[in-house]
Amino acid sequence: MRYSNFFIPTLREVPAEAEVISHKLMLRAGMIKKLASGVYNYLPLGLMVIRKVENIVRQCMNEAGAIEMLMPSIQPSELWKESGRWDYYGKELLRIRDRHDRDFCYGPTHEEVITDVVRSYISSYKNLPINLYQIQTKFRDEVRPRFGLMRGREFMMKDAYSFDMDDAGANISYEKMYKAYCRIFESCGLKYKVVEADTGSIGGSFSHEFMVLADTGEDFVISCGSCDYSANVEKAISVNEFVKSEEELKPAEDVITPGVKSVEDVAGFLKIKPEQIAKTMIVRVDDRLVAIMVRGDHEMNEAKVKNYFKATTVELASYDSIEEATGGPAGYSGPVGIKVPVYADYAVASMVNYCVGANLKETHSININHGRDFDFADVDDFRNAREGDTCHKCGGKYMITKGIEVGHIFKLGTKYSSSMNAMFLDKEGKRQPFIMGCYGIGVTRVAASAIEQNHDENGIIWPVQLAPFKAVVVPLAVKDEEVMRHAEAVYKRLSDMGMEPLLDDRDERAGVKFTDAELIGIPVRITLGKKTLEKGCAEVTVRKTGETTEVPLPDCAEAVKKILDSLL
RNA sequence: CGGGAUGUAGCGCAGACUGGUAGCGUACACCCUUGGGGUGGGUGUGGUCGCAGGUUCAAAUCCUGUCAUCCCGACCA
Repeated sequence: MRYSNFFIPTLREVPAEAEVISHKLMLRAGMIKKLASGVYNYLPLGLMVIRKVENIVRQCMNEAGAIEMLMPSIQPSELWKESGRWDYYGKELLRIRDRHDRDFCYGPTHEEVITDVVRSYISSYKNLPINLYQIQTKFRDEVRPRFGLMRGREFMMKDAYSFDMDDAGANISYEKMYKAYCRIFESCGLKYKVVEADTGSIGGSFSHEFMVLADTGEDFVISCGSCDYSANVEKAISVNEFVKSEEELKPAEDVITPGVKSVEDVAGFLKIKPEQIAKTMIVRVDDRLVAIMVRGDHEMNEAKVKNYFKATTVELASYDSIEEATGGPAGYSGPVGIKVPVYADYAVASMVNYCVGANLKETHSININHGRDFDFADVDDFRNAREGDTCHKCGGKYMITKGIEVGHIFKLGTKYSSSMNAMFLDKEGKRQPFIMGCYGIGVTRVAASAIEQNHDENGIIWPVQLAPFKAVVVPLAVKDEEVMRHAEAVYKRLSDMGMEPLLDDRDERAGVKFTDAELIGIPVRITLGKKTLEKGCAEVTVRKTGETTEVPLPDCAEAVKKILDSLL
């Protein structure tokens, strides 16, 4: 590709809208342009990178036996009503209406559609298993889109769906995808980690997330320093590692705490540690209220609460509900004398003489003890795991790192096949629902996360596998015929060798060309200037290291190839 | 949805408090200059000041409403 025939509108200044590095660099490198909040144009360079990701995904999926198809982005409401998600999915589902007043949505995911396809055509175990996938544009009306392609509303996703006749088969399908995903992220040249995940509202029995490790990640990954356990914060198991103190029980008393609500404030006001306070949160679990207690310095984990109660929704109660449950205002809730059952995290169960809200305005109670002042309905794991916690598998210590969720695989079971009556006949001639799995990869997010993981102050440093061009040929004097003749020759050789070169034939100063080449992140640069040409050489510069070597012209292409291979 | 902020040329910003009909940098076009890290100089093009009302002789500026965007939080297959 010749730069002068292409379209890479690089920006010298960063548009004010960008916050994270991948967003800034994608805008500056002329890869994307925002059209609306969370909705982007993919400019030529951006599209090239997305295609690279797509192709890697496609190849690995095909190798794993999945079959590509394409489903519509617009879906009729009927299917969603069948699965029950039309009411359940919420505002994230962008609903639209056609001229006949029929309800549709812009697909955020395609479980319903694929289930409809499969139930129409597959009615025998003889046609199973099958795994169908697509690479499609999705739309999720996120509450707060941000970070460019990292959390857009419209984005590209590869989604695959497997259908099996029994549980054992479904596990094999899942395993195949697990392995395919590992190959995909390795092939993209990314550092990633697989973690156990909560299945969330998509339902199902087990699930793994594929996280690209980067400091700007929005998700926290818990992993053990001693064994191979890793999980996201929602899922990571916190063991009961607390020993109850032998301390003598003191008489309870109330303390006036004017304007003091948060744990931090209470701790400061009473001159105690947050660990001596127990937070009491009133939570709405489906349509009833319960109280959940966690230690002052811990965080309640809603996913764990949800799973404990086998509930479909869990949310913090409204102020009205809190008053109803406790008789006191929000911010001063405590476990003593309230109308709802009290569930405690393990850590709370080991506490003695602790501080809680008194269910009275501006009042806390100290030296409270369960068993004497109130009773737990039950004790379990209700909090987020933290760095330094004991690993439930091996007794090692948890570490916490940040990651970007780029892939998620679920074993769905029969959630959709049952609700949508997708059945086949088994060997005995009995009707059975398909056992399903679903497997997603955020294609556009992979591109963004590659930048988060690979950049420096001058711009992007593409992993070779994702680079839109693998090498850029930079003649410094395009008006000099001699220089251009050599540049063209090198360009052609690289091109013939399949190295997807870019020829910067613009009549620009050296600085401009160098800056742009670095910004858009081409792995190798071949510079041709008069001085080095006199020696019959070109300069070959590695983007990642900045290392430059003079190479005789005839050896140029080989040298580039060697460097590219070494970067893989 | 709660809190905070911003909307002025493609991009980055000033002007607003104190009303008088819009400016700087960059980008873009042309001329000269320079030619291995965004060269220097000059001449230009480009703006319904987000939108709609209102106050006023006069509104980018004051008032009301509205829309959009961003940040923090809540939420999130």
